[in-house]
Amino acid sequence: MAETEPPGAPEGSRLGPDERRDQILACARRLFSEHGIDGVSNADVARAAGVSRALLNHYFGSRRELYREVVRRMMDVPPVPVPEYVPGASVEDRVAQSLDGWLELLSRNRSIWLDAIGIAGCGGDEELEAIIDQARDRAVNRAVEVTGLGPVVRAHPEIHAVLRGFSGMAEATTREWLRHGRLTRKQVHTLLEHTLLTIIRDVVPEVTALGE
Amino acid sequence: MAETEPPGAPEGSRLGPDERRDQILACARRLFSEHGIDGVSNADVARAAGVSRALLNHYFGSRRELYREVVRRMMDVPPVPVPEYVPGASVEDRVAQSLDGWLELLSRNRSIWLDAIGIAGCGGDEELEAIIDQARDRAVNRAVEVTGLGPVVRAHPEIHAVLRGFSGMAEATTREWLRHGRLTRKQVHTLLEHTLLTIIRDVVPEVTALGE
DNA sequence: GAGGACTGTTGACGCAACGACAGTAGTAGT
DNA sequence: ACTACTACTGTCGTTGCGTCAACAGTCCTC
Repeated sequence: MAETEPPGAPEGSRLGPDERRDQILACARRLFSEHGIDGVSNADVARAAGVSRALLNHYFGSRRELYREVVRRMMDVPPVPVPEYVPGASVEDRVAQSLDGWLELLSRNRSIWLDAIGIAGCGGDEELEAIIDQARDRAVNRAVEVTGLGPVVRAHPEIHAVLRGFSGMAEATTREWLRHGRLTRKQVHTLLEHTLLTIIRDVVPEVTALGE
Repeated sequence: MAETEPPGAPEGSRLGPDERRDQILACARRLFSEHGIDGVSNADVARAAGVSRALLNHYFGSRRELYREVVRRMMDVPPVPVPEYVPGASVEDRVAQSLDGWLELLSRNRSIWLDAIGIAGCGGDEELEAIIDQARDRAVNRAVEVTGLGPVVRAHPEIHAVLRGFSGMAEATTREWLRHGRLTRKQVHTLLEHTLLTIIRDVVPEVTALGE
């Protein structure tokens, strides 16, 4: 990274703390997802933001903390796939519908999603892992509500772990779809739908029985 | 990392290239899985191996290449869960049995496996990702043979992608089991078995039909 | 409008770590 | 014993991170 940077940001002015933070984070995020965490130095981020390198440390303390903050923000974006609970609907309908909504959301925010699950793993940081885990948990909790598994999960926390396993499949599958193009959206839907229904119908009773 | 290292290796002697390589890789791997990639410097590895820092560059060229090599070796270890194809057995039996063998293998090599799927993601490296992808593919191919999906997969490559999705679930689930202890082995077995059978029975026909 | 407090911002220093290269020392062949 | 070979090291230059004292806008007060 030594490219001469066109001043991607309206530089020069003296900004308030929040705006400066946001602007730096935006630049950092762009660069990180373009070149990967190790392909970008603090100097690169600073240059892109039209700011001195020291300011990054002023705002974020350390490089790792800057990175964590980028990931944190990235994990916050998904604006919830609209649970939209319809009382009369069958489990099948609810699953199919919310899956569809989720896939729609992903295809719209393709690059954000790919960045999120791509960048996520890199780090080997305890705290970073916690951030990602929390985000995953939020996603799982959403799925729990949509599928009406709420009471079961509260009584049997193992089910939460089972669903985290499912989310591992969801991530891997959408990567195949959006990143490598080795699956179509319809195929992803089919796989996830069948799997999730099997989990609800067959796995949950058996696993909770085992947990006794 | 600045701990005074007890000479973990029989240092002093002049070794042949292969032995030295192996020894360095062993030390690197140990340190990497103990402290994470970023928690270990080349100097640390060199010290642990009783060798000068420059020798690492001599053997591996760069730090990244050393890391890649560590991961590469790590991915090679799993000594194949013994497919052991029994002609008369039903799909259910074969799946259950090979899953069991696989879980047994994992529980035996708990730390190796956790290192592998833990270290794997960290890096953001193009070539590194290829290494991991290849390893995953080998695992998937093994599963394909065991379950007798060989012909289908050769005719419909999408199924390969579907199974990569499944392997995403397998990784996430075993992490819940071995790392966090939030699932028991039996529960993991149940989840993966049901899911894999559903994939074979319901998903494969539908996905191949979609692919036409 | 002048002076002072506050804080966003920077330049420069110290330090750690990586990669390269020339040079040293141990080993095998004759 | 001499030579060719190569495993191995000392050291240099570069890059990159974090800190600190100083600079410069902005707001408040008189």
